[in-house]
Amino acid sequence: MKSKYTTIIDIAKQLNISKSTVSRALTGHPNVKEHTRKAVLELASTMEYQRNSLALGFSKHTTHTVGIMVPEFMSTYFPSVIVGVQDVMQAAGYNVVICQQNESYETEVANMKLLLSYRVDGIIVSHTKETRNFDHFTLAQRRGVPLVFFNRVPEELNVPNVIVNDYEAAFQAVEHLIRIGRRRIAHLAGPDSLVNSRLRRQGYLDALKKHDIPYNPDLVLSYDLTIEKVKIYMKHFLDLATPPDALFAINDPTAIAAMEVVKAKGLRIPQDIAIVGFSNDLSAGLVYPGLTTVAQPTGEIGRMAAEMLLQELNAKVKNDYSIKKAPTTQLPTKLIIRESTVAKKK
Amino acid sequence: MKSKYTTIIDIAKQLNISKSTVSRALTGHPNVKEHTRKAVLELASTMEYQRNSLALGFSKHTTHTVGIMVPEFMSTYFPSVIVGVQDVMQAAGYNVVICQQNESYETEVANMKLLLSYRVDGIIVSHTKETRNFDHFTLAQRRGVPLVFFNRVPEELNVPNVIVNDYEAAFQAVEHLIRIGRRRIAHLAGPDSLVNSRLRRQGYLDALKKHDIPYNPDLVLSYDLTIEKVKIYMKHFLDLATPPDALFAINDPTAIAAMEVVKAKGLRIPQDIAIVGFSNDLSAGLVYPGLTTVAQPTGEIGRMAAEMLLQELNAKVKNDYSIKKAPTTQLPTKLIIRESTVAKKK
DNA sequence: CAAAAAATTGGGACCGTTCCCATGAAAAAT
DNA sequence: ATTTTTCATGGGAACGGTCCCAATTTTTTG
Repeated sequence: MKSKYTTIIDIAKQLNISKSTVSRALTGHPNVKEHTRKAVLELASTMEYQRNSLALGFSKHTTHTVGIMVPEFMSTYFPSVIVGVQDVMQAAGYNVVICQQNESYETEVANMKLLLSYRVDGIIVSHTKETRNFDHFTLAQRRGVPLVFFNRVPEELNVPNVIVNDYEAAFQAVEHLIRIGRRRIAHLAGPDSLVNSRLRRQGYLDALKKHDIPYNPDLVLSYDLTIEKVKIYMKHFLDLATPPDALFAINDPTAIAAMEVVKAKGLRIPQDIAIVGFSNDLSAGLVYPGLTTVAQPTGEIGRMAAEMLLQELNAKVKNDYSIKKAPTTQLPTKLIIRESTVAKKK
Repeated sequence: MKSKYTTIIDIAKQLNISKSTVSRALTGHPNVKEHTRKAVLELASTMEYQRNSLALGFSKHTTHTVGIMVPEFMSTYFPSVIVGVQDVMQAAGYNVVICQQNESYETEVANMKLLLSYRVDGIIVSHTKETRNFDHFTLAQRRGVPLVFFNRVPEELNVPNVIVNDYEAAFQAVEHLIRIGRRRIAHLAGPDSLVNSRLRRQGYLDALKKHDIPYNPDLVLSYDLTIEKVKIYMKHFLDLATPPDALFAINDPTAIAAMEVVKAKGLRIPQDIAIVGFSNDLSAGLVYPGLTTVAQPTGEIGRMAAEMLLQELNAKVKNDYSIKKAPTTQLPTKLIIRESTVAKKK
């Protein structure tokens, strides 16, 4: 089957010169007569020549394309990280291909194979909540494809990554709840498979300890981030003999779903129960009452991850993280206080 | 530079057979001895063979990959369409590459060239609000790459598309406002470059006409969808000598931004001003008061667009839309009534 | 003006895969 | 046993670009 695309050979034939010369003219090689170059560029334009990146990447073993894999994109967190990545990567002359896992481990493996089969030069990753096996990541590394992780970084792997101080941020969030007088603070935690979920829980525990509040296991539940379940867990909390007077939720969608349950039960936020989320999703500022949450610099996370990937790509000598420690960038968070923890003064 | 990837030639050498046989074994060609096939598959697995899609697509002129181009993805509309597209496409054995334009025409053109240079088999598109020139789309068609549009469909092009009845949906939304007794209904419209924006405005106008409400030009403003501007326009509406008692906004982010302005001014929703949005963004149900809005079947839109693209890809004879009418699929909308138009009964 | 240097161009290998065609081997039919 | 058919394999072209090397032309230099 003959392709409808114009090739450099078509151009060469028309101008009665060799394809080598056409290639040189198009790529800006210095050794081409100005007159020849002009003729080539003109014809290429009228014939709507469109370089074949497949042929190019195939022959050069480099595609100037990077992938970004995110577990989901229904909250604003990952989309805005992606925008940051695109900013930096496009400025550096790279294309960015986005893959979305729907929180499925199988899709993650499939997407990784897809990106590798298209020979991307590097990949930025945040893994799914299901991911417990990391072979697909080490495979990429063995292939010489650098990875940079963000947000969800596997402890098992020594890889460059961009994170926030989840422990500290959680600690401060819970301390804020304690400062406004809450003592029975519940925590809807994420699955233990996620490092940041474990860190946030630890921050919660240590904040309690610092303020001499005994840890009450009844008030901590880990769940799998499928939002529908929040209803069950939240009802359970509210039906306790002495229900909590505050909730620290693993993320904003969880916090918002919890708010719905609280409001449906006729309780007041924050008077009866104060609520804190995590990540400052766009909707956190829109719900009623406004949700107190830990803001993450999402755009900056994306830009930093991209910068780190560029560093890997431009390294004259490939960094070998089996022998040296991989770099980490930690970015600051900020507690955004809204009405879900502090009643508005009228 | 030698690549780190295993090739079929490596496998062939190891097994002392020809690369043709290896290829046949890997692709499942019938004419391979069971014993040989087993040996090849085993070695391929231990050597972590990863087919080179670049070489394949390059040589076969088909990549089994489709692109999807969306103008932005900070609202939940486009992400959930994308999920629908991925569902269908992955089931059909296609890969999906996502491009995001940030509402920039230049990025759109660049992304189109990127997808074409990677020789995707087809593209699903919703264009940016800036797009007024459609050459990059006709270029794809000339190259034999089928396009399917959704949501934002250029009138100038005869292309397969998936839409909702924007006119009718807007008509019903405005009629709903009239039914609850509103007469001074303002409309924050989108830019005229978008067909659906024009259709929604027409629906607004015709609903007024049907109910003998004279059209008041002071109450209609077109804007460019940069959310910060809503503040200006909304203030303008509220400062009119006789301010509107209802607002029909082009989309949910606009409506929600408008609600902020109304609330900041101390007015009550819906008592002083009722508000309706469009698309049923996730946040529409979260804001206070809940936003009445027109729900679109986003997942289904994505799935239908994918189905239509598959139809194009599988057509034995390529459809030539310069001579015949392109198919349209119209999906139903549903007006979701929340507290922003009807006060909750206590 | 001849020789050397520089600029421009052409030729062809290479990248990894598929697929067509030819060849050889085994199985089936006479 | 010989011919025919089927099955299994190998060889090599093709895809579109880049790049190295050689050949040719132009320019510079002594």
